[in-house]
Amino acid sequence: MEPEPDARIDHGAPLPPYRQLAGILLARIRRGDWQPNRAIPSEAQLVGEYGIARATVRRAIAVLVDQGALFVVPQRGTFVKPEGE
Amino acid sequence: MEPEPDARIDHGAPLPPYRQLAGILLARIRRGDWQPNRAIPSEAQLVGEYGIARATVRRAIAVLVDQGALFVVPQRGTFVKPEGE
DNA sequence: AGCCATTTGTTCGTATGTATA
DNA sequence: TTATACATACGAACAAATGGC
Repeated sequence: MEPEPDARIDHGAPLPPYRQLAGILLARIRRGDWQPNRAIPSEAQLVGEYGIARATVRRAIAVLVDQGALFVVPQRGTFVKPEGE
Repeated sequence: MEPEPDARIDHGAPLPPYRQLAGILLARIRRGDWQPNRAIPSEAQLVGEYGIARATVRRAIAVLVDQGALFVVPQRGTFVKPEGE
């Protein structure tokens, strides 16, 4: 069973939704919701959980990939990057 | 022999293709192109017949499953749901 | 048993158009 | 005008299960 989201996207907030989601996901990674080398929920699942568009989810993921927190394997999923790699 | 499609998808129409297809398929069901508990064409066949992407076909089917007009059996096919069930 | 074609399920990649702030 | 977001669509690849041979 996947842990439940602990925060929601606020479309009225100054921070755009994609940055909000990036922050939320990073917090969940650090909290250990998903272990290193394990997949986070699929883009479609995140769309459903946070009620935002897939393009927005992808953008948030791109931020975390840039930061080295996640890596994507095409047709497989998005995974938590092990530390120091 | 399968009945031939009677309508085509119009990508320029205001109604999106997946809704157009849902309407077309529903009309064909009601007309009796396929009997209750019988399979409609496979996703791949509908892709070929209507010239649209599989994801679009699946979305149209999802609409009709939601409406209770069809039911899906994984690895077997998509079937016309008998009335009053 | 093994092989193979069929079929639905899932996932990311990419593109377009529209709307809004 | 630009940035952001949403909706929709097509593409590609693979998984898993079924059924025939």
